[in-house]
Amino acid sequence: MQHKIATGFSRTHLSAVSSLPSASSANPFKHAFPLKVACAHCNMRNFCLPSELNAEELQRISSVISAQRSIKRGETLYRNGEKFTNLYAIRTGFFKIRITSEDGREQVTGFQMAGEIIGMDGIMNDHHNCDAVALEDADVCVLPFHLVEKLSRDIGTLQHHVHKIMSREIVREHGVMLLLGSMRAEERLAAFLLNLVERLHDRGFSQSELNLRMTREEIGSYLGLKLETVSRTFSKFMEDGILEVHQRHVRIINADALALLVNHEKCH
Amino acid sequence: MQHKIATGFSRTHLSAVSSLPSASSANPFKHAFPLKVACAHCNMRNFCLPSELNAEELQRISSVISAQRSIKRGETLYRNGEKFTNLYAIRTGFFKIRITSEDGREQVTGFQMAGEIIGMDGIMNDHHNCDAVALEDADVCVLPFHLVEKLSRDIGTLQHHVHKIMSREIVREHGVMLLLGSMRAEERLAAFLLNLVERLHDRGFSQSELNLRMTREEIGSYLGLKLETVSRTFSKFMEDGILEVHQRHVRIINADALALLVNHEKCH
DNA sequence: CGGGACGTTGACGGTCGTCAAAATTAGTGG
DNA sequence: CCACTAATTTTGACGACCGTCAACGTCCCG
Repeated sequence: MQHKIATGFSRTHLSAVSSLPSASSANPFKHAFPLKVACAHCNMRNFCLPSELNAEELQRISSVISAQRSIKRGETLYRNGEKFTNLYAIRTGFFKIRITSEDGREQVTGFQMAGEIIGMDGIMNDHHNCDAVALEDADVCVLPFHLVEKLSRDIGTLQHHVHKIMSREIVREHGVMLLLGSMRAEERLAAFLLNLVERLHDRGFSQSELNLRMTREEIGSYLGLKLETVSRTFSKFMEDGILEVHQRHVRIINADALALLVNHEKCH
Repeated sequence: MQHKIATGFSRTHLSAVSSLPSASSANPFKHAFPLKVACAHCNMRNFCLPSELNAEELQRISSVISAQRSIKRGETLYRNGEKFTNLYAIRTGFFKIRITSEDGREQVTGFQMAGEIIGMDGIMNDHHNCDAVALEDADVCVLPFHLVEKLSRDIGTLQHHVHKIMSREIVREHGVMLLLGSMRAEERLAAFLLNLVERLHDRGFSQSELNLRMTREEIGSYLGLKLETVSRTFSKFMEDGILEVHQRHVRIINADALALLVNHEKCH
């Protein structure tokens, strides 16, 4: 069986998952709600929304989406300090989420892809606490949070789903803390690659091949390593026959070896 | 002005914040809801609940609390793998939250004190993903989550508050990731102490003095350091005249120096 | 008083950061 | 389409920071 390989281009990315018309093409709700897309026909529906919704509920949730927004590579969807009003559901594209401390330290806290919800950091104090930067051209659904809350009061399934999404983010970050707090460079990179390839696989991409959308420096920031260490670790994995790496294209030759690195207690 | 110093004992801890009757004493709802405490009279109310509630809403929220639970030092409130049904509001005491990977790696993801809500990790898949271990005898309010969700659908203020609490946890973890990913040992310990003392200060304790409730090893796990490094860094801070440390008692002599460590770019 | 948990300190080594240079690629404008 | 510059990546040499191992000291509690 042939899987598409995640490329750097959202169009290709989408087409690998589905052949449904894209957001900008024929849209029955276009006139009533400019730029909007019906959730019922969205190929990312199973990632953003619970499965137990009936048609009417789906329609009501659809009506919450105020607009779609396109973000070009390198641009930000939101920035630290900006007023928080919306969550965003990524339809296509790839983001890095980063925080910056007053002294200029920078930390990538996550890489988010299609089907994932971002912006929840802003709920706490009505202002965003981090930046969301597009690493490739992206489209997002804009979800005004007060409408999400309003509808959640009517639809229990949606309410619980919102809670689940936030809980999932908390648990994800626990995992990153484990990585940053207790793993060595090779283990971190292995965990990173396995996580990335798993999420891509969920979206119909290959389990063994991927195109990184971020630089070595961004990977390093996420993993608490310097870019040189990331590069060296990639080279080491090539020598060991675990990976084939050509720039940002990575092919996983020996997934078991990667998994062993992550799961096996340091040998001593 | 004299602040109490956070001790290792919950009773003292409480009494420093308020002289209201404790949970186990006179309680008007005792017969209808055994072990329950009226939120309206709880000294942690301003930490757990939004301020804009009227008396009736307070009463309804109070009725959600199914029980109080006491946890002895060293015991767990919940464990990885257990079915999730409740959130917990800490009334007194001090917890560490830790995750354990399959290979036995352990990571403390947070230290939580009175007024804070824990257990949100379990919402994601109806099972807890981490352990909550009491570092001193503790009392918690048990909040059945399905009731919290039910009441949230009626009381918008409560709904938003729940979202805020989860968002705050996400943002807190972002900060820990920054710490683990980009700070050196001295900076990590400085950030840890300042954070701890700030939260204690919010609860009426001293800004400059505290009793640690955790071992050097637990601090190290949280900060991504080995216990020897934590110990050495404490000693270094003493030599530098920044701290006075006697076992778990810490007095901050030079808070500015600590803040500089955290905020100032590595000198180069 | 004695045992165990916890904390401190020293010596040493490994992992990863730092600095530097070169190679490769991407982006831009002619 | 090519030339040129900027950005990214790779690789090496070196050193700092922190982990490891070990010994000793301290506190607590029965």
